[in-house]
Amino acid sequence: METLIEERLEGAALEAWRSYLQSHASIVRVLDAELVSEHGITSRDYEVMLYLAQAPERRLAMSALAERTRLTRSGITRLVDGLVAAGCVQRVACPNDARVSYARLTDAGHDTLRSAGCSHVRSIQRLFFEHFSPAEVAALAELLGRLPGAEAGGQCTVS
Amino acid sequence: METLIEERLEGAALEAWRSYLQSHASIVRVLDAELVSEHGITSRDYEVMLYLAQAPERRLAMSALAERTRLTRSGITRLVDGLVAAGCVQRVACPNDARVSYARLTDAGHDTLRSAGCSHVRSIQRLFFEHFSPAEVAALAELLGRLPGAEAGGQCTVS
DNA sequence: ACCCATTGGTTGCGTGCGCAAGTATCTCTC
DNA sequence: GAGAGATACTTGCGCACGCAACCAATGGGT
Repeated sequence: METLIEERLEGAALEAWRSYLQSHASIVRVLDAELVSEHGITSRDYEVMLYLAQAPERRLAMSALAERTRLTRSGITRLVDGLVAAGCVQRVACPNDARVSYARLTDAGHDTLRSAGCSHVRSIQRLFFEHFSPAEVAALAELLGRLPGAEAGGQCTVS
Repeated sequence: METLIEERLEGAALEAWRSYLQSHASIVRVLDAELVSEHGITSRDYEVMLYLAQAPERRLAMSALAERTRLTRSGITRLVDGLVAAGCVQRVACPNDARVSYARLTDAGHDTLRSAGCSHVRSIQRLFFEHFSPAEVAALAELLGRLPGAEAGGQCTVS
């Protein structure tokens, strides 16, 4: 034994990787707890509604949502089910292709998003951005942007 | 609507945050799939066994594991249950305090860890480190280390 | 016109894990 | 030395989500 495999990762590297994993777990847990207790939505719900709010006509196909959120198709099917039940989203059939169904943000959903967003953004500031200068944020954006899954567009292949 | 709340996050900031979230989701999913298919363990299993391997006498109290992994106590109880069933870990009572029970890495567990570690570390290199120079890794370690939950020790409590 | 490969979406099933409650043990105080 | 409260762990329950299987629609090739 002696040489445990992790020793191939030098000190700084291991620290970077560990901080990456652990900070993510901690921050996401706190954000989620806050959203749930204060607005009754999960951070996934919030994320989906935000993507919808930014999309043209406030609607996106299910697959497009899956790509952006990194959930599977079945995952967003059920997530959107919940948002529909809550009245935040409605499903709209696509006239050109009967296979696709859009999720469209309702006005009620948009209101929910705005009211939740205020405290949510403040929490993200407190948990994440507050620890960095503007220049450091820019550096982080550049570095993290190189990682797989972080491609700027997020949409891709809308064909 | 006009000013959607997210617009308070400037461009670079939003990019940093989005890349942080999305890269994590993508990388973890890939790592997990590889570990499961090639070695039959999850990345959580791996993480726990690694902490045990690095601990004195290859054992840690359940609570200590919970802190390091950012799982709840009930989470590691069941995770360790699985590792015990797989023969990778055994529970050891603490002689000084009958409340605590240690999880101790068995020789079999250590073997599993080593064989999985080889390909796992390579995957982490490929998915994470390969995208950065050594100096950039050091910078990342420093920046990410400031985030809540990333304290070197492993204990935190973001509350 | 038909077949077949591809794509979009939903459903069945299993699992991981958090929360809250329960149990056992320790420690402090009177 | 008898509670009262803290601490370590486990258990009951429920939900979120991935995987695989499935159906429906589309589109290209012959």
